[in-house]
Amino acid sequence: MANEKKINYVILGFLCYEPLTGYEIKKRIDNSLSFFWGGSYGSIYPTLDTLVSEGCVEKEQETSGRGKIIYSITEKGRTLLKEWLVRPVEKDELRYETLLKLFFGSELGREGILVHIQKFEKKTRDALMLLEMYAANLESARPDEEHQYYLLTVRFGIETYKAYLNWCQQAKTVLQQG
Amino acid sequence: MANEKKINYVILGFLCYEPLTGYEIKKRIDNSLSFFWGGSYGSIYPTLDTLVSEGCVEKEQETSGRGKIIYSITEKGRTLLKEWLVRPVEKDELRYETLLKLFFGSELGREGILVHIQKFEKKTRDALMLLEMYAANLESARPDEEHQYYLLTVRFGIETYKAYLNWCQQAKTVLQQG
DNA sequence: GAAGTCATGTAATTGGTTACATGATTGA
DNA sequence: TCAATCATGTAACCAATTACATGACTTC
Repeated sequence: MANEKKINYVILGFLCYEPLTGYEIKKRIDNSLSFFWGGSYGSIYPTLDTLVSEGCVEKEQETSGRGKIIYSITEKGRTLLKEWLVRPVEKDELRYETLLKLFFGSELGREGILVHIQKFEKKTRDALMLLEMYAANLESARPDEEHQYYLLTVRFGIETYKAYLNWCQQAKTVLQQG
Repeated sequence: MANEKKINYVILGFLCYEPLTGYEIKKRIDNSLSFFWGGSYGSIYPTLDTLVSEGCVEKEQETSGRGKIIYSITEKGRTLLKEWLVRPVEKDELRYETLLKLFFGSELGREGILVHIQKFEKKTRDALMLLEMYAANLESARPDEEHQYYLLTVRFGIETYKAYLNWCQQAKTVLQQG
């Protein structure tokens, strides 16, 4: 109960803005949620089926072209989403293998740990650059409500990644001076 | 393959320092890893069995008292741990439901989002205070290698949580001024 | 003697990924 | 024509949690 599946709400959330295919939903997730949430076809398509059977989503197949299946949200779906949105957050979870390896660092030694930190630093730097691009784009676009919330999540990522980089510097100094 | 189970290594990691019971391993996880890793009895006990049958860990039952089962690491176990430690990190993952709700904030509205942010802020502040206590303790203790790595993970948490709090301020300002 | 912690475990469930299979459309 | 992308799905697998069951020891 405490760990209700969330992919439902991700789907409903995106369908709130516009009708989409399963494929497009996956892209939306990858593009705008990926640094704090995920979702695979193996969870998206079956969930779309369930949502249809529950009357939260409607499907319509294009007669022309590729015959894409386009899903749109119903009133019931919208209500379900809102009910979830007002409920308190159940879990915010960080699972960093880098930290796990670092924690047991005395078994690996300085050199090895430094390698992990350098990779982490690079990964973070790349991710930060991407988010900064997103932020710039969102800021230059005409500000509407949707974008405002999107931008806030992006800023969260930016602040967090900057803190990571800052920490990387500290950690490298500590490890190098012994 | 990409997603090998990690609880093995968590257990081996703690057993590297000293022999422990399953119950104690759980406590170690809760006390020192909880902000970036988890583990339940339902995964610890069965994994201990497998590790024993693979010869990575040895069990010994106390004859006196409660008859606790004390596990200790073998050479094979130590080797396995080291092999994992040198391998590159596979996944660092952040899953923040708070950000998910925020992202779909236009469906909930400012007020509701502010509630989530305030709760997030409080939770973060509490966690930060705890980590700062840990850091103070670790710093005042005689510095050895193990503690150095432990301290680095704690500092990571501290930097990160400070960034979160900083972001909370920004976000509240943005939302309140409209 | 009651509450709390120490201590070990199992069964059921589950949310989710990975890998595979298939094929249409588009653009170089 | 060939590669890339668009597009939909399924089957197998899996790590892990939750909830439950049991009972001994300690401390007030």
